[in-house]
Amino acid sequence: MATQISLDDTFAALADPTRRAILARLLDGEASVAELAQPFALTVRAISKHVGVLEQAGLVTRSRAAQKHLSRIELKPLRDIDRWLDDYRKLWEDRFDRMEDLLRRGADKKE
Amino acid sequence: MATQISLDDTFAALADPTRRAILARLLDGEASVAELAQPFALTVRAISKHVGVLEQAGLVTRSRAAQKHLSRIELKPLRDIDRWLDDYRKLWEDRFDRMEDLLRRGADKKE
DNA sequence: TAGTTCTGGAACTAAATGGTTCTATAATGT
DNA sequence: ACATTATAGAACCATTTAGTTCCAGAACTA
Repeated sequence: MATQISLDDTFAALADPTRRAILARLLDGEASVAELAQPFALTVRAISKHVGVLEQAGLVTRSRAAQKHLSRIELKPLRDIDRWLDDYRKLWEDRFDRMEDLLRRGADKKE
Repeated sequence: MATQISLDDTFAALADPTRRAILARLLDGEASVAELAQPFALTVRAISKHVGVLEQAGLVTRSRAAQKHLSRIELKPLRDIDRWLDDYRKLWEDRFDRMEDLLRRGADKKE
């Protein structure tokens, strides 16, 4: 029954670059907190808290295999955001907007 | 030149239900702060601040026509989120995941 | 049994957030 | 010139957030 996650929580969880990086890392498969912490200049505890936030937002589930609690990415909240975007997507899929998009892609090569 | 908006700011701006409601409202066209404030049990000033946050996140631009500063929705940051989702979308577009999706849609009739 | 590893709880801090009220300013209507 | 309307700035407050450090417990390893 998944306790119904709010868009509020999902968006808030994604508003942090560390958490987005963790999520990206989890695309490569499950990982322990220690493993997730490795690339960052942060305490393991800090990462543990970030994973906690992701878990609260339903973006991650954990299975404790021995003392290594493995984190796994969950897609449902992301699909919810995708669906939320639908109303706006309609607008930018207009022919007119598409031209603007092409122009901007050209101009935004940086980043 | 639009000062390059970060995903951080965009996600943070969208993490508030009031701000998402304002954005949805702006799908129907431009509006003044006073107009935007009307549906909410909040001070006009509070709404003004919310619009400020949306503006900072590049989701809204304003044109001051007389004393009515009209807010207008901007789609670019939303398209950026859409593109950010691409990596994850790949996963849930797998045949296997699609089955799970159908099951969940059935189970999530509530909300 | 004793030591090591992995993680979460508790307590703390600094900064950001969402809200308020009150005031100032700028443009419009009379 | 004066009152009205629409908005932003400033100051303030309570709550949340992201981080730290230190400690405790659970599970392997020897």
